[in-house]
Amino acid sequence: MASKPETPRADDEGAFLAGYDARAFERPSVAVDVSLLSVRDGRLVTFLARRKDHPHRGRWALPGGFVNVRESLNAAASRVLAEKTGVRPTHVEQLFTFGAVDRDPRTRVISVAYYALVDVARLTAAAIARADDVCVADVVVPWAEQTGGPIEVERDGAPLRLAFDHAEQLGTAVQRMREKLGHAPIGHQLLAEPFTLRDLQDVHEAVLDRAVNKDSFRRKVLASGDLVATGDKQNDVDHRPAELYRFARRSAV
Amino acid sequence: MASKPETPRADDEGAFLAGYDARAFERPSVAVDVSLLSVRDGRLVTFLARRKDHPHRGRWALPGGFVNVRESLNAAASRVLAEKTGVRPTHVEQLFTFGAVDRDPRTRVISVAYYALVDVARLTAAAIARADDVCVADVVVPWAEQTGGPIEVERDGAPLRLAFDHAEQLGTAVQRMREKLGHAPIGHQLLAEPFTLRDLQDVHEAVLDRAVNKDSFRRKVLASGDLVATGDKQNDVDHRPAELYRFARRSAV
DNA sequence: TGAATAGTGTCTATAAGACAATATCCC
DNA sequence: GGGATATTGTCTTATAGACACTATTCA
Repeated sequence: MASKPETPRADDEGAFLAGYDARAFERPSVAVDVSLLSVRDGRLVTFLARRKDHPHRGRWALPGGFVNVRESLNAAASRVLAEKTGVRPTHVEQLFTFGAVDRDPRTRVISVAYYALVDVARLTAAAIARADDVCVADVVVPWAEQTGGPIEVERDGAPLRLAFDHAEQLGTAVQRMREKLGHAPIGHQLLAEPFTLRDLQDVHEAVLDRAVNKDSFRRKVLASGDLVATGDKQNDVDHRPAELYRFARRSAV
Repeated sequence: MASKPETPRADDEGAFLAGYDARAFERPSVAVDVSLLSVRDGRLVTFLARRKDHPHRGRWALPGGFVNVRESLNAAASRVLAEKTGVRPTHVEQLFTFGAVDRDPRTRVISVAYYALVDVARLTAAAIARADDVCVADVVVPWAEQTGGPIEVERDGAPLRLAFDHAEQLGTAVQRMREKLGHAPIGHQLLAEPFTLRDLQDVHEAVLDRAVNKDSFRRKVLASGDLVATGDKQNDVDHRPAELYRFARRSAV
């Protein structure tokens, strides 16, 4: 029990809490890091910022920051994302907590990894609005299906060095996305509405990094009830225009 | 590309780290809590200890403890489990991190939830060896399939009050187990070897809380290659004895 | 009209579930 | 032999994939 605080005894809980010394023990810092992902031109992309400070100065990092003592983890993730990217995605989800002792050379930092999904127009707009050493990098997944492991990032075909364990964090995010797409065939928040079934299929193929059967995909996604047809069709295409869809706002059943 | 320093900073990373003050910010405590689960008489069970100290004195809690600054999260989970239960399961896996601001009335405590699976003989032996206010409680899941949410625990049919957010943590553990069993039809470490296909099916039904198709289950599990027949058969049963199996030790491919 | 992609109908292969028939133990 | 459960084989049904065919737009 090396690290367990020795608790003062008191007869009732109120007195106990009044006498509790929250500063008695050395404790780690807790941070959140967010993998903000989208799909651009059939490829997964993510938002990165170049580090201006030590440690890992000059490397590329996920949007991240320390958790305030009076703020929940989810709130910290949303705050950090808003501060560093200006984007407020509808879906921000906790992934995994990285706690290797030496993952940050400054001091012990435990990082709660999150991922967030956004359509590519909002992602690129966010990056353009902050020209200051941020980029939307291509995600290169060096493993198939659900294997897992660190991923790599590139800009214009040139590899970028990631800071800390952010390659592992992005790998976990991609793995989670693939799991989710396998279960529920929906391109969670990666598409701007309205979209065609082909757009949705392209997103799935980009995330899964493999071809999906068109007929089966259409059947599944239409049968799922997750999409509603708008009645409108594409225009400005030089072929038969496709039906446009939106995600169904499902009432809480 | 090089950014302009806005504040004085050391030129090299070594000097920066030497001057870093790890105590500059108020920070949360970090704990691990482990849902140690097994199956007894067709029902999920978990190991609980009655709290002797405030807060939540008298309520039942998962084995848990604070993370040492020089120990990884996984190491903390294994250590806590060994200290509080004496059990060293082969599979201990991180689940989710609970970070509500008020989840612990003492101070801000962020808890990294783990789950561990063990066969019921080892679990009950561990509980008997520590008669001191520990128990193996029945897990009652008030939701179906993958719905999720807090679960309840009972001893001899009487409900037990859980401390902190441990009902939610156990709920997350059950949800994860159901996901895993759906993918890979294997009773991860919940059975002592050797076992029959019926034993394995009973474990699945206990975890999933629904009947599974016997024929289909046999086909899937035998085709998976995860089991090897021992060549032995049950004895001491008053019917045709079943083949005994072990889990295949798969070579790392 | 032709190029291109959207959308439909149907066949086949595979997996899951139902169920009957047989096997093997203890009593 | 009778009771009980294991194990095997076959049939039916649901689903995914393959593929041919029709539809609709613009150039």
